[in-house]
Amino acid sequence: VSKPRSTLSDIAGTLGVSVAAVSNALSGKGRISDDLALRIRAVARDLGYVPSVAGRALRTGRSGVLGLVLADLAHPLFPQIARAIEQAASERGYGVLIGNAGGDVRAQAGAIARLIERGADGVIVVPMHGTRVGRLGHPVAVIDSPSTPGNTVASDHFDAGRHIGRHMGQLGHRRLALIGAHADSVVQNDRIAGIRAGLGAGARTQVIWIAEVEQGRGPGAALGLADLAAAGVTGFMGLSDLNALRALSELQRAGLRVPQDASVTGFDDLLWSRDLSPALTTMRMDAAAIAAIAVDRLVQQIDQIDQTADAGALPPPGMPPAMPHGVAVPMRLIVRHSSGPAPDPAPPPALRPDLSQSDRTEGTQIHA
Amino acid sequence: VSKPRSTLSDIAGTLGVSVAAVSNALSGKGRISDDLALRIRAVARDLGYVPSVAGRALRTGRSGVLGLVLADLAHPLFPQIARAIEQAASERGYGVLIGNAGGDVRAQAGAIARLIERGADGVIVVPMHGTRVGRLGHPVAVIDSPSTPGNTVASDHFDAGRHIGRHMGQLGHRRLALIGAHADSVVQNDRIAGIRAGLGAGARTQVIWIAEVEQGRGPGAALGLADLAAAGVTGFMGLSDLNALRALSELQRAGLRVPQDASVTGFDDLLWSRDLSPALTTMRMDAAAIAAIAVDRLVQQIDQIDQTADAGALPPPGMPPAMPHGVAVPMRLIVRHSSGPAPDPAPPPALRPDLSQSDRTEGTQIHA
DNA sequence: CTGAAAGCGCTTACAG
DNA sequence: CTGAAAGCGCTTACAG
Repeated sequence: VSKPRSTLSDIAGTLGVSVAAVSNALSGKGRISDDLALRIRAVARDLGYVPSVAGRALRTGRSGVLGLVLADLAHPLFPQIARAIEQAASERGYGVLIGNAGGDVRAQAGAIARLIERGADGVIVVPMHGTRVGRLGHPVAVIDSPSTPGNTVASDHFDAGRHIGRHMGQLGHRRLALIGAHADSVVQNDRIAGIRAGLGAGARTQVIWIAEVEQGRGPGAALGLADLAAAGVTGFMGLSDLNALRALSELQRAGLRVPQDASVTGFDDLLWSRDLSPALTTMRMDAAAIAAIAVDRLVQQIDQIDQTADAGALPPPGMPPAMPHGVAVPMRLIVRHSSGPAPDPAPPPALRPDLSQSDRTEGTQIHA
Repeated sequence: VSKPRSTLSDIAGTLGVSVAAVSNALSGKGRISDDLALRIRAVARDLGYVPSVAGRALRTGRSGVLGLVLADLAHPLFPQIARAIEQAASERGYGVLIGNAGGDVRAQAGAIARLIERGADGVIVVPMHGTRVGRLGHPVAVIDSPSTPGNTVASDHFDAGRHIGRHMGQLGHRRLALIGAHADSVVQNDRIAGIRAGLGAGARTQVIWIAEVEQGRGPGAALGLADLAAAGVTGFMGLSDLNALRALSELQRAGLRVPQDASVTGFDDLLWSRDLSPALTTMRMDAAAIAAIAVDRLVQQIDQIDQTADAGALPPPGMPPAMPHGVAVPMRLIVRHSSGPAPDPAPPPALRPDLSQSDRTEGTQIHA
């Protein structure tokens, strides 16, 4: 059985002071003598005082809770993202309420609305497949979708592609297959463009979309990777670890040795990537940085609402309205055993363009 | 910019009635004429009225929010569980606040306490490795841990082991390796016992704990499965899909064909299990049933608190206190291509005990 | 520097 | 059947 929580007036009562004094002492806002503040805080500690979120929320109009909406809770990156968001939010004093759009793009708006109705001060959305998140009249931050102009945070997928592409190029691979899920994935197409830039001019790539193969030959159909290997392809680059897993599995099943006969790489560093044999070379997102940026922007929007409300809904004169732009956060290359030298390394081309400087950077670059 | 939400007194004002009448009409609790109730509800709809959770929470002492604490948000089953919990909770009018213990067993209690302080009416805990969740003085439900006597819901891991063991036995496997993570995992040991029961008397099994192999030979060390296959083992049963993936990968890397040379099975039906080549035979948890039971029990406890509070903290005379016992929910066998007939099927033993009736059932059995 | 008071939106006895 | 009132715990002008 739980003992009832103590309140401000409990503290005020034991000290014979007003609740206003207690509130001020605990929040450090109103003017109060150091002596009294100290005594109040001591009593609060003794009584195990915990502020009532309900009372505070009713009075301030803010719940101290952020919503987290995912198009599908079964998304493989969800654990990484949820953990980072929870961490970033709790560091800023916010709780995280989860919502699920059940994989349905149309249900996404409903999920956001439900969280707002539940009292969330703002919502972080991780949409799938570049769904747009329209203006909602509420603070929103979007993760990993380049579709919304403002308040978007994403991994820099082009840059990530370039890094792992360069890695494969340096290992000597000149003929490569890029294996992705859907041709309409913005993320995967960004990665493809980056990979090609990283490989440089001497390499030939071809793209295999699993959805298209399966549409023709049924779910679980072979992607024909062994044939490609026989025809001289030495690098198999999954556009996510899921796709890399499928490639690795199919190649090994066909009797090819990885990395001696062919190299395999992925993206995202999913939980099991290191458990594969050989362990998978991949790119890891900086979930902590992305979450911190998303939460900061959300909190900033929330605080701004209060200010504009105070200022009579008018923006300060002469000051342009906050127009945040998208942020791209670099991913990190994780080299593991699945990528080795190319079986038949071709000589490096005489002239290789230096791509170490960014040649396609939209928005701010964050460097770890 | 968001327009301010309408309140009960807005509705009362437009109709010229009292807020009490509006509250009663909307909740359907107090006596009110059908005519007035209808008019009130119509106005509420027109004004887009959404009750204020803060106001309600402050008045009732209940937030309408449940906490979900996971020992580690990176747990591979987290997506399945979180989705099911969110679904079950929202069907019952509750939101879900997430907490993370960061993989630290000691941080678990802290995470629970933080959610309670944030106002959660109760907490669902998914502990790792059979952590105990002590009495907290707050409603708690525990998922997938048999350690707490009451309010525990888990998959029936023994029963699940028996099912997949029987499957392998029927395919003709007589020598099998069971591959697990840690020797101290209650879940995995339950599965082992079930597998042995399902295989019957004619089979020989040996257990390989990955943690022990790696302690001796370093992380990512080979488990020596190819040697076992050469020595006559035909069935490789991972005690989770993660372990099965490792086994499959190692066997294929060594040149064995699955399922022609050896069969591989797992547990948990993780997201990518069907993407393996061959797709993985495994057992799937009934996350929806488990979540529904856990949430129902939690809500029951929450409601009980209110009742005992009303009744002066005394249990109704003559009625024993609610003493719930653990519930075991069956898992479902998913047969995919990775399990085939044994390479050299031994003749079935003359006498095989019928295990179709449960011989080890603690707690209630739920049948789908 | 400190106190008394109002009010956020709701629900629930209590009168009429 | 309906209304007036109290109060959940908090913060914030406003007086003193």
